[in-house]
Amino acid sequence: MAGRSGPVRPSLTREQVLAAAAALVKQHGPGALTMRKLAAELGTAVTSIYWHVGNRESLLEALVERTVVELGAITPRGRTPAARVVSVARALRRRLLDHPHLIAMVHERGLTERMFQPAARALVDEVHAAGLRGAPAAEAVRAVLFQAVGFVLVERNRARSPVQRPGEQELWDIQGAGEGADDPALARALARGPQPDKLFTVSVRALVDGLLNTPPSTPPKASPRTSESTPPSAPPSTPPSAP
Amino acid sequence: MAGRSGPVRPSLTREQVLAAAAALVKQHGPGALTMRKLAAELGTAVTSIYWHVGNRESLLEALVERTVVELGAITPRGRTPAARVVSVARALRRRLLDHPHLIAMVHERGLTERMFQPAARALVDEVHAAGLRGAPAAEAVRAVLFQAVGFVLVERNRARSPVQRPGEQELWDIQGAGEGADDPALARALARGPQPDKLFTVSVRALVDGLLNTPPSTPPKASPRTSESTPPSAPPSTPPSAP
DNA sequence: ACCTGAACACCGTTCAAGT
DNA sequence: ACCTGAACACCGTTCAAGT
Repeated sequence: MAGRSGPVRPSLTREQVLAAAAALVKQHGPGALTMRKLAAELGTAVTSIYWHVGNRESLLEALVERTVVELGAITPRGRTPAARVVSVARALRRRLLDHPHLIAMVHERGLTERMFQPAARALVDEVHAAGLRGAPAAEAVRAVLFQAVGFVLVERNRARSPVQRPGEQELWDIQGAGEGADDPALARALARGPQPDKLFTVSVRALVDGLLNTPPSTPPKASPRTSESTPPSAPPSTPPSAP
Repeated sequence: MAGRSGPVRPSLTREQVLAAAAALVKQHGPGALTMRKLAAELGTAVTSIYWHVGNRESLLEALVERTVVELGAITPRGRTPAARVVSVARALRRRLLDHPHLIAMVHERGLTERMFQPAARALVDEVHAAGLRGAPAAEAVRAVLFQAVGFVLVERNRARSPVQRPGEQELWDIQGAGEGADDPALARALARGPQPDKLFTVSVRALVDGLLNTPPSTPPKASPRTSESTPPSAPPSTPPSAP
């Protein structure tokens, strides 16, 4: 009936397979993606899927790759380089938290570095603006990346199993009764569990301060010059491209 | 022959099962631990194992718990509180790196917090010595813990897949050719890949400096009360036991 | 109290065969 | 070029039955 003059509907597309798989993963995590369920969902034989995507692992890889691309670039916000670095870290965290399964999948496949890319580009500019160059600059960039991604990994992990085993409560009560008993406010704060948003911001801020204020083994005073292009520790070669 | 007057050898012990399982995991990771292989290794029927340990998941849980306990306490080293905090972080990282599979297993089971415990206890003392109290102190402790564990997670992940997908090399070459082209040393450093040991130390040091020097939004001079036990940034309370 | 084999309900993947 | 069912080699787990 409906126009049979050509291969109008190729029946099953690689696109369709990816879409259906993405839906399954989004709902119940990658563990729930089984080739047989996927086939059922699509109304085809299991083996058809293999023709389109090779096998389960490359299917998952394709999904990860696609999602990573979707995350897109990161544009820093704020006035000082330090503030802008912090904003990049926070944006990165936001993106990762928005795709709860993605981070585990990327992690399991060793693609963490791949996911760094957009943020890394942004960070390079900022540490430059802060006056760092060369290897120390690279170190600062990586320190922030490791910090942000590592934090989210720990954070996500915590969220995954809300019931802590020995009961965080008790653990810190015991602690409170021991040598550190003179600081009940601390014991309470630890027992309450972390406030990830705040903790993240505080951590990154502290790290960035430490990194930018201390060009390894040189005086900490960053000079207040702040012409628009290259303020503090007077980088030698900030030449060409226009502001 | 050898004394048969009692249940000398109960044939199969929970201990034996755990030991054999631990061996399998140690060699090829938790993925390699299959109930059937384990049974073969032990020379028993698969179902006997179930009698002793319940099922695969609780078997793994027991393994994790046991290993976490083995890790033991952490004793800070160094003169200033900052240095001692850094030493705790480094000790924690060492332990985690020594049990490469453990960290993934703990992570997957949401027991990260559990693993924090020994290091956390040590850190509480140190931030106290640095003059922090209450909630900010708790925040500092957690910031360091998240930093250390997160770092190792990222680091381990990287080690697991030495071949990076888009080729870190190329990625940073392109970057080098773009806007950041004026800093070839940085491009080279990034393309070379991180030196985890150094990066970790630098990161933690920066974080700790940032945390201990800046009690969030209050004048940096700590020690309002602190009676005899806590002057600001001198290590005061090196407590009871011998020097 | 401890061990067993058989059986169930799942997997991912391959292959020869269809159109 | 695309789809198919049958089959293989694995899983974890349960159960009724042995001693």
